Amino acid sequence: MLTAPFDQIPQQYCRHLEINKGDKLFHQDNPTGGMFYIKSGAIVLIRNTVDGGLIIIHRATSGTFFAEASLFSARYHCHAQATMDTKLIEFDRSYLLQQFENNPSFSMALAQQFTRQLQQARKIREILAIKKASERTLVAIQAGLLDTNLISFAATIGLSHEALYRALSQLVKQHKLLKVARGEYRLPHSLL
Amino acid sequence: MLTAPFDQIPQQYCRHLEINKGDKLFHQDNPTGGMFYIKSGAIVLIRNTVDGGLIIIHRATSGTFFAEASLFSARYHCHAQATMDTKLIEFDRSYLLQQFENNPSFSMALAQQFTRQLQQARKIREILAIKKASERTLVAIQAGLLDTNLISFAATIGLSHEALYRALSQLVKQHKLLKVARGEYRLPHSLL
DNA sequence: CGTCCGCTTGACTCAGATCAAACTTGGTGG
DNA sequence: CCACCAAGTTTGATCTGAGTCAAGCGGACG
Repeated sequence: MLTAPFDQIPQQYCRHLEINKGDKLFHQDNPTGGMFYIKSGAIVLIRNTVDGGLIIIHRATSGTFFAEASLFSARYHCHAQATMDTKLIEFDRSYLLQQFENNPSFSMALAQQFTRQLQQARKIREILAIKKASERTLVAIQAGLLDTNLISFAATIGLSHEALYRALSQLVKQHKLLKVARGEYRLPHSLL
Repeated sequence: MLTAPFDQIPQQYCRHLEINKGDKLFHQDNPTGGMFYIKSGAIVLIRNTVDGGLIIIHRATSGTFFAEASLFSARYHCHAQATMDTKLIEFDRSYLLQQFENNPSFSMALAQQFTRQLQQARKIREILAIKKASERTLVAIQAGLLDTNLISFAATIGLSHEALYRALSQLVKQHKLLKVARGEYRLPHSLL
């Protein structure tokens, strides 16, 4: 559910969209449109790296905003792709900017969103600095980053998927992780 | 220089501080105070990692704000330490929150600061995902992250300092980087 | 003049990337 | 209902490159 004050935005400033798994929402260098809110599903923000690979710089999940940079900059600085069927709302940029003028609680709520995302980004930076694959994996899971398939989780935490699988089975062997099913893991209660 | 609208904050809501190189400004889990602006010098935000090391999660330089989370959360989530003699201004939290109510251009400017920092954090996440030390080093330099001694630069980009030195000399050998002096490097014009 | 800190290079080790291959599952279409 | 295919999962073997330990150098500063 959209929380206040975002739930009070008039319909004419919102576009409700549905996109399918694998669809791109926008590309790097596209002119920016509005800011997005995810009703259900998930969107990854991706950038091309110099070494020809792809890096997931953010995974926006149900109940969160993304593309906040579009408020202030003219072009997207990454690609956005749905990792599952996704329903979202696009809020008009000009309307949002106007809200900054007139609606203090709106500004504050949005600013708070931004600081939260900033903290999350720094948390991930901290995780990426952990050298040992199994430790990095465990901390990342504790941080709630594992909510998708293992391959993109591996990309999120900067490991090859093989290294991730090995890290996972090692953690299971050390009883630091529970294997629920094929490709599904969960933290034991002692580590929750 | 402080830019509008921050230069108009009344003196009674600002504390002017001077701290020396190596001094800590605050510690992780300390109750949060105000938000800081750096007049001159530099502050690194540091967290302890699970593997016993330290990671620099942000380097705030002259002309920027930091500790933005303190606006909305009760405790600092990292340490802040001066890497050189530093002059800063601490803005009263309650005053800033009050500005959100009354001063739209202030809210917007601050929100824009936040989105910029967010983009920078994601840029660094992208850099940390680069596997090859020399490539990571080059991209980090291009991103303007090298403005301090090499040891803390190494910590910033998640390399051991030895690996960084080797990466640097390799880049120099490939003419992708110029060695100006002992421990001082610069991009060639072709890569600026 | 000695000490400390940052810089630099060498040798060795090992963890994770890479390549390769098998297997499991779910879905699609004949 | 079965054959087939694609995507994800898993394990094995090899190799590369970054971490680590160690040692020497240079400059700054008291």
